[in-house]
Amino acid sequence: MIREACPTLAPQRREHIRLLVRESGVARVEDLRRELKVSVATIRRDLEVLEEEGKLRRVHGGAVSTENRLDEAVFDDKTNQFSKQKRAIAEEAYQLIGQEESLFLDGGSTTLCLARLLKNRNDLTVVTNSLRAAAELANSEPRVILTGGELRKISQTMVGPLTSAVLSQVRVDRAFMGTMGFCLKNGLTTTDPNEAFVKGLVAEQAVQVVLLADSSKAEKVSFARVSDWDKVDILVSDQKLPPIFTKSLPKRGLKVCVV
Amino acid sequence: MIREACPTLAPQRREHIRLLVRESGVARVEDLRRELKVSVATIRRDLEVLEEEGKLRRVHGGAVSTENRLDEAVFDDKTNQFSKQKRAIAEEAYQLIGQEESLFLDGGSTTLCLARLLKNRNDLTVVTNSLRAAAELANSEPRVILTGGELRKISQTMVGPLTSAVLSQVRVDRAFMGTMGFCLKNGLTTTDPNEAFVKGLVAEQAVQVVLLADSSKAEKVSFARVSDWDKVDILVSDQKLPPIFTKSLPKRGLKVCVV
DNA sequence: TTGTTTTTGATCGTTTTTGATAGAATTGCA
DNA sequence: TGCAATTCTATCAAAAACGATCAAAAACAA
Repeated sequence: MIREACPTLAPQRREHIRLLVRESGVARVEDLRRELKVSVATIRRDLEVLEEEGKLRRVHGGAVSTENRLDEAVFDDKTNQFSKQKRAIAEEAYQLIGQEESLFLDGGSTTLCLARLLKNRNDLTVVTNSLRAAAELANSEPRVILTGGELRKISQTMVGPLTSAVLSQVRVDRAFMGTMGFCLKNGLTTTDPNEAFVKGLVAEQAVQVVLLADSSKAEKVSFARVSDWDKVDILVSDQKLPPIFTKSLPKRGLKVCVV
Repeated sequence: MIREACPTLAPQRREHIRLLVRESGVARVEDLRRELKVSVATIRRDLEVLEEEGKLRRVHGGAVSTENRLDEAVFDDKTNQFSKQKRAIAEEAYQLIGQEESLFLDGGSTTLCLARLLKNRNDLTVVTNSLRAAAELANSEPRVILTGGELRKISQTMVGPLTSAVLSQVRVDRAFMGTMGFCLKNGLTTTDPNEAFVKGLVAEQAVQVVLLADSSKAEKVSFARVSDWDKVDILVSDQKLPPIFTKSLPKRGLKVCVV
């Protein structure tokens, strides 16, 4: 006989698992199997469902609770998706940073990758309008300055007149910017005008502007214009960047790095 | 046999290490190996991961803490410690809030409790200089405005001149404040002058100031003066509040709620 | 009943984690 | 400085855990 009668309904069993994980914070697959008297395959499937529902987080050997914890709960959506490319881009960008600099990080997952790389640098000042970047750096070495302003929930960034007011009070050596799309004709564009305005303001003020944008953003045009190419000094992208950019942009005075 | 069954999940073990390092400030690889009953190789790998996450810094022979822990203790601990009282206080404070109001929340675990209660209110505007409160509200209904400013790591709040600049641009109906200590003679005090300055500024500008402070703060005096009692309109505390406060403060025009 | 869908358990090849080992690097001490 | 002891990194192999797949059992519908 391959299958035994099932004593509990699946949703009931999953609820049981959820409670076990929440109570102790962790649960191992093997323990759950013994507790619930089902095969490990079933446990794994249940964990998969529960993770999909956000009830817990799977780890090798079992699962851990997701309740509480600010830093991990907030992230993990877009961040892991294209992380390889983005991380490579972030690492390349990191090389640009010198000693004792002041930096600006705007919102976006690539700049968030970069934030992670800055954690042990106690010589840097990081200005950001990204709540995620701030949370990432909240317990690390660099000095962190938040721009303030109204929180735009969808991007977890601060925008608006209050943001502008603070930005006018600071000066950064290097600004690392993301974008929703870029093309030769329209330059950098993004969905939200408020967001675009802040980005534009930073691009004006920073000594050097570094655009971090993987190739999926190439030739995309969005609603709100951020800035033209002449404000950008360096573009860091990946190898799939269309050749037209590597050819044209240097003629306009930009440096292009592909990783 | 090369490998034994793993009794604890990797993230659990790493959390254990993190706490050990944070408590004593340092930990040697050999000690951790004995405590956790795994090989030194595993300990080293864990330390590597934790360092990557910025939770600690590796040194020859072990690791040292990067998370600063002074008298203000680490936040998560505080959140759980007196959570019952604090939650009761927060719930009482919540009753004060009307429709369509603008509120200020400052740092501290009690105000964080209050933030949780506001999540489903789409008619409110919440101004805060607390990164944790902002993170708590980041994916919820209320409009959120961050003050900006330099991030004070230990309290996870924004302070300094940039914060003041933004605060001067907004007006709130009700400010909910925490404090490190309060007494009749010195009013409200806290450890950090920057923090105190921001609190004082808010207290000046808010239409109504509500102090959320459990009885453990009573008769405590800290270094930096926040404000005198005449700026405070309501004190919400618990039943263990010394009677002297319930007697004296109403004479000074304050309302005192004990829960 | 019969036919269909869903759920479960077993198997197998792959990935991840762990522990051991060896050579390089660092530290402490003379 | 030189030497010994300790600790680190890199690498490999064993064990455990994993995902994909398939077939049996159960639940369901007509």
